[in-house]
Order: sequence, then structure tokens, then C-alpha cells
Amino acid sequence: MAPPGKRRTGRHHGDLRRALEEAALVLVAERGPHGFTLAEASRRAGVSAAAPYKHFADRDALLAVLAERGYREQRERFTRVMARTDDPVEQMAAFAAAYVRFAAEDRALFDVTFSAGLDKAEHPELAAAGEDLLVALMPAAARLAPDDDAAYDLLLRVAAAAHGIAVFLRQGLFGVSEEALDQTAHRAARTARDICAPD
Amino acid sequence: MAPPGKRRTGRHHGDLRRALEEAALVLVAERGPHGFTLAEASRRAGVSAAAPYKHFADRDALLAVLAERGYREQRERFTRVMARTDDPVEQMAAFAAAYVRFAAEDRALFDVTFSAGLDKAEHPELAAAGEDLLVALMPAAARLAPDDDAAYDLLLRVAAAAHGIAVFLRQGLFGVSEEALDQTAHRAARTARDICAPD
DNA sequence: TGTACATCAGTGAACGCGCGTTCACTGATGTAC
DNA sequence: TGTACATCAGTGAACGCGCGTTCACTGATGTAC
Repeated sequence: MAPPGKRRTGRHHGDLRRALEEAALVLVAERGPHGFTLAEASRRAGVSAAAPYKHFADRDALLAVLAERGYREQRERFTRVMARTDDPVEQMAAFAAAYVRFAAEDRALFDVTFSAGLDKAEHPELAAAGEDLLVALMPAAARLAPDDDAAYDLLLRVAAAAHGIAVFLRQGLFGVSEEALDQTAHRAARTARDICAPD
Repeated sequence: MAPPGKRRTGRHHGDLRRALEEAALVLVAERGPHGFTLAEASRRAGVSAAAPYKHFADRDALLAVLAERGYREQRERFTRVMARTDDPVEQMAAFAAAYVRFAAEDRALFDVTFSAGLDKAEHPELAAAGEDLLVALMPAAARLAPDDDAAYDLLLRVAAAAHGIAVFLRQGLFGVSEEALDQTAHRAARTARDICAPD
């Protein structure tokens, strides 16, 4: 077997699997998850349309791999920024801001986690990655609520607020632009504080 | 010409235009805006695949008509519930709750306004309907803010929070279910109050 | 009331397209001797 | 170090599919006389 990601000798590609994932990511960024096709991804990877089937079961399998990466990347980003403070309110604010930044800076991964329309029952690894993300966020919310239900409610409302702003940003609605990304991220943080600490 | 929506004599349909719109709406509710096809809508309206072109320029034109209906329906609903109180904070809360209810009760119209991916530059009536909706919402926000910029920021944040919860509801995320619609609508209202009146 | 006529809503066949997926294949690769 | 061989990543042709859209058409309709 060729050393992963290095050789590209003659007939064999070298690391087609990764190349397809990257091409798919660019494609999703350009056209959204629904605009992604295996055929076009193959073309961009410089490979025949049948080649992907040596690495993925079908179209959805490739999409599912990207979505899983999306969840794992989110967890990493969010836990990182939340670790920078001990104040649980500020942790939630940091999460909300990072959420908006992620949507702007990693559009494809963001879109694929939310609009790919994958059946989670058919992609257990995907469901697991989503669950892991949720678990990573709960402690901060738990410190702000008397019980688990209230914590869940709090987290849901903060995540929803951040998600809404992220979607508006991505769709250019309300004149929310990526140029004013700092301002938009701050807006999300402000809403998070309003929700967590209504004085 | 046949009286609109009545006769269905022999060859002529009677009110195919409306019938196609309704079929399209059901289709969007079932499969989302991306899953909508003119061919399937024609089939459901009991008509050949070429028939729609007597009433709509192309596929997107039909989608745009639905999206416009979506914006107008939203404006009507939101202004109605907001008129029930004079307290601007409660008006914003009512808007947020109604937003969530709309997403649950009128799924197709909700989806089509946000995920159809229509170019607004190519559908001016659509852009106008969206603008009308925004204009209807501004006064309440204006009463809660010192200037126009702050009002816009407030409205944006409340709308985003409601949108996020609506999306979670529609996608079944965070265990947000349509069964607990009242509770979910209340959540949106609560967030709106947190944003508008952080005491 | 009856008849001739223009209109135009819906037909059905056809087009080109890009898609997902399969299949038998081939030839570069790494390995065993 | 050299040679024979099994493996398997990528090929290219082919399939069936459903789509959007066009076109010349037809026959029910409303209207003018």
C-alpha cells in the first residue's frame, strides 16, 4: 500500500479517499449539500466516476463522513474557546460567538452538519459525533441551572440563538454580512448573555 | 374563460394554476424545496409535464410564488398576534412564539421562504414581500431601542433566536418535538423577553 | 337560437442532460521466494 | 538482487432514471354574427 497522502505514482492516485473528501468539501461550500454530486467530486479529483466506490459505499456515505468531521471540529473549537474562562455565562457567550465564526469560516462543514438531510439512524457514527458535541457543551449550562432539564433548556435556547444568527449570516439576510464578522459574533455572545443572565 | 376554481369540463382543468401551487406545497412539505420537481407536481395535479408552462415561466417561478405567499402569510400572522398587546416586549415575545408556530403549522411555506435558494434579484416581488414583512415588525422593536440601528439589532437578534428554535423543531434536533409545540413556542417567547428586557 | 370561428389550455412525444451505480477489465504495486 | 505472482485501486463503457424544457398539435371553450 502507498504511504498515505504522499505518492502519486502512475495509475494509482495515492490518497484518493482524502482527495475526494476535500473536493466534496469545496463543492458543498460552493453549492450546498444538495448541490453536491459524486460525479462532480470525482471530476475535480481527476478520477473516473466509478472510482469513489472503491472508498465509499455510496454518495451519502461520503456526505456522512464530512458531517461527522463537522461535529468533531465544532466540539474541538467550542471546548477550546470555552476553556479560556471560568465564568459559565462567559463560557456560553464564547460558545455562541464561536458558533457564528465556525459558520462563516468553515461554511462547508457547517452546512453539511445541518442541511445534508442524512438519516441519523443509517449513520450511527454521525449520531455519535453529534452526541459527543452535546455532551461537551452541557457542563457549562449545568452550572447555570438548578437541574438537568433547566440546563438543557438553557443550552438549547443559546444554541438556537447562535444558529439563527449563523443562518442569517450565511444567507445574507437582515444585511448580516461576513465582513462584519466580529460584530456578528458579538451579537451572538450578547444574546447568550441575555439568555443566561437576565439579572 | 372558465369561472376560477369551479368547472372541470372535459379537456380543460379549470384552475390548474392554483392546483399546481397546492400540489407544489404538499410536495415541499414532504421533501423540502430541493425535492420539489415540476414533473411530480404536474403528476399530482393530474396533468402532463408540459402543462405548467402555460402558467409559470419555469420551475423557479412557481417556487417564487410560494415563497411570496410565505412572506405575506407570515406578515399577516405576526401583525395579528402582536396587535393583541401594547407592551412592546410582549409584542416581540408574541412574534417569536408565532414564528415557531408558523414553522410547525405551515411547514412548506416556512421552508420555501428560507431554503428555496431563490435569487431575489431575479424575483423582485419576492424581495418586496420580504421587505414588507420586515417593515411590519420594525415598529415594536423601535419602541424598545434608542435609535434605528439598535432597533434593527434587537429585531435581528429576536428573529434569529426564533428562527433557530424553529429550525431545531423542524429537524427534530435537541429533542425539540412538534408535540410539545406550546412549550417550544414559549421557549422562543422567553428568549425574546430575555433579549428585549434584560432588566 | 343556431352556426362559424378564433382562442388558448392542455397534450404527448421528443430532446439533451447529468446523475448514481454496476461491471468486467487492466496494469501498477508490494510481496514471497 | 531478480523474478513470478496475487492484489486491488482506478478505468471506461454502459445501464436506467427522472428531470426541465420545446414543440407542433388538438379540441373544448367563449364569442361574434
